[in-house]
Amino acid sequence: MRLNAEHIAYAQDTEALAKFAKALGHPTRMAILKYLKKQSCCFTGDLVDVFPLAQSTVSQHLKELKSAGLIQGEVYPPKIKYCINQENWNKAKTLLQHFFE
Amino acid sequence: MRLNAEHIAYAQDTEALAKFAKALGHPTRMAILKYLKKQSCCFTGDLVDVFPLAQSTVSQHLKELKSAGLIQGEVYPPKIKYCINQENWNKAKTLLQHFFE
DNA sequence: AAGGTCCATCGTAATTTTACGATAATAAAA
DNA sequence: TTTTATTATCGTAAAATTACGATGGACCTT
Repeated sequence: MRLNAEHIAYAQDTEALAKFAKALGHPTRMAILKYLKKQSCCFTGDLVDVFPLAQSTVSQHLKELKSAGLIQGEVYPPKIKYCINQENWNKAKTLLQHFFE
Repeated sequence: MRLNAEHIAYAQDTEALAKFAKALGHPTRMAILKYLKKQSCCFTGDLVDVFPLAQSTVSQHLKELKSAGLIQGEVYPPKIKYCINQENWNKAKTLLQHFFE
């Protein structure tokens, strides 16, 4: 990127929406979230069993979902329980609803 | 990518949702769509005037939105009028609604 | 204290994305 | 026919993403 447009400042909602959408924009992450909707919570290892991906890859996707705010992790040593972050989930839902009318 | 997981076959809806979300997952594309919602339609040049980006960059974003099915172009030489593709827009809306409950 | 389990993080490679300027294409206008 | 206006596409570079295996850290269990 040879960006003259260093970084464009978009409206806050625009940025927020794009960030959520970006996190949703990979089939594995979408599938993880669908899984979490059913199970409500799960451990990293559960997902590693479900998806034909390396443990580190799954962990990386979880990290991105977390940094987008869509999930949260809770330590149950030596495991980590991931759940949907309901607050941000609702925020994303509302933003998208408004976006689509 | 050193993919052992050559390409995972996810559920059709999962793939479709991820594809829509990916297109929405960049602030410029999100802003273009917001603009299109207000104006209903516009020419490429209108967007080039609005965004501090090179014409080729805007064109590239439009291409991605188009290939995701969210917009469509109609030729009014030498201009091209872009509008939201209502059918796929509704499809994305419905898929996302169901996804978020 | 030593070993085991689970998971994050590091290092790295391939690929994709994002951005630019330059060029090509198209069709109206001069 | 040549020029002009508008936009797509090409070539390219920088950065981000996606994937892997290997390593390390935290915390039980032995």
